[in-house]
Amino acid sequence: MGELSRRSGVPIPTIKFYLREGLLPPGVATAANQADYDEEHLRRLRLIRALIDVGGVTVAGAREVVAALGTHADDPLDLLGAAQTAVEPRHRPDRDTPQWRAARERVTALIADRRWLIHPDSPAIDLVADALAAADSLGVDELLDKFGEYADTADRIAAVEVRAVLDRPDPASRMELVVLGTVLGEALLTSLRLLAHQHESARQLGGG
Amino acid sequence: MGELSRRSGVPIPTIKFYLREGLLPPGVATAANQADYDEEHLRRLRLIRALIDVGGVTVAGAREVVAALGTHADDPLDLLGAAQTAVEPRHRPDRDTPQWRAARERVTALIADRRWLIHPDSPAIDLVADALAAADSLGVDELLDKFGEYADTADRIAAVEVRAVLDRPDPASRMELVVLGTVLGEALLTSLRLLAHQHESARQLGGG
DNA sequence: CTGCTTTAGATAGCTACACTATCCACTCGA
DNA sequence: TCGAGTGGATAGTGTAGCTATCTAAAGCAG
Repeated sequence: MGELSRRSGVPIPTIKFYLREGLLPPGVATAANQADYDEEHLRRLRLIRALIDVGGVTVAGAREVVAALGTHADDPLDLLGAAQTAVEPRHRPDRDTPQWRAARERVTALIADRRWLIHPDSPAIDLVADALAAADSLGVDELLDKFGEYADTADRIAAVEVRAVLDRPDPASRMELVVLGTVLGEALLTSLRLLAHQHESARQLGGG
Repeated sequence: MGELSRRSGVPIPTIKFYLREGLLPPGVATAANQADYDEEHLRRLRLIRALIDVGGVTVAGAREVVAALGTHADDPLDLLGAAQTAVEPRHRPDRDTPQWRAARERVTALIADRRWLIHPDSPAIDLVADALAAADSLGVDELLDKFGEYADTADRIAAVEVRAVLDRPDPASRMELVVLGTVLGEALLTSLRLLAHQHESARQLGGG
């Protein structure tokens, strides 16, 4: 365990915590107080830290993701659902208002317009509605006006990402890319968007 | 205060909490235990809830944003910095490793390649490095391979967003759009990306 | 004027989350 | 043989974001 801690940078008490929580499978016991951890444990531990630290996933969410990685060994869409559930935000607005329901209606209509193939119960629809409802309550018309631009942009990067997943030959590693693509891809895209805001502000203002 | 609570959907104890924390300016006192709250208070309260609930911003981050909205009444780039700081994730990985510093070097090189005008101390650079370092530690080469696609995508939507801000005639409302665009735009883009993953999975797999 | 409700302001408490610390009985390794 | 390390169990910590309670003072219907 000491080696696992040193190679991963994760403190021993935290590793014990992850073992207790069922995020990390136990090592192979060689004695009452001795166990072996292999490269798979190291990799799993790094995956957990990537999900939690970079992706902002909760411990409970990470547990579900690794559980899904183990069970849905061949169904990419189920795993995608698990990964998407895991990246959902912790705080959510009040959805029990007429305004929110109206926003959700608009989202489903806009999706239908674009002929996107989406499961009607997908939680991601609610997340879009959250953003539009908030924009609406503050009179920010731009988000709705530019909905098409946002959707085109999202579709563009999603197409690249799905293609990358399908290009992976090995099924097990393909499953892992579904998860990591969802989580790390989001982190990369949002942080690059912040940089692009700086660049575009400077460019469009014609300054330095 | 009762009316403010009813119209915003925020419980009275929470409003009191926001007042204590300095997120919401106090009402105009009409007596020792009486104060008036106007439409501006309602709007501010909705802004706070949008930041916290939809954008996942912390209470401390929201306080800084509203403070910046008050003080930098004319400098969009300062305000952009405040908004970007506010949307940063709460948990961050260990950045004190050679691997992370190498990832950060790669990010600055890639930015230079693209001739993006970025302040070299921008915290967003570190966020990109976080994602690339995590991808690297797990052997996910795709994120680095597709870096250009991510950057193009981010630039594309950022250009639209900056344009929308500059199109706003009134300076005060333009400042507000900087904040709301940063926060709500991120929520909209990431949730649409999740939907697009579903759509593209179905489309590229040729299924329903 | 009476009595019920509401209010501002202050203080204290709560729940969830993600660890972190301590203890114990081992056991490995020099 | 002995000190550092281990696995397992139990308990404690710190932060964040509220939530509850109390007090004195209005407000408002009858």
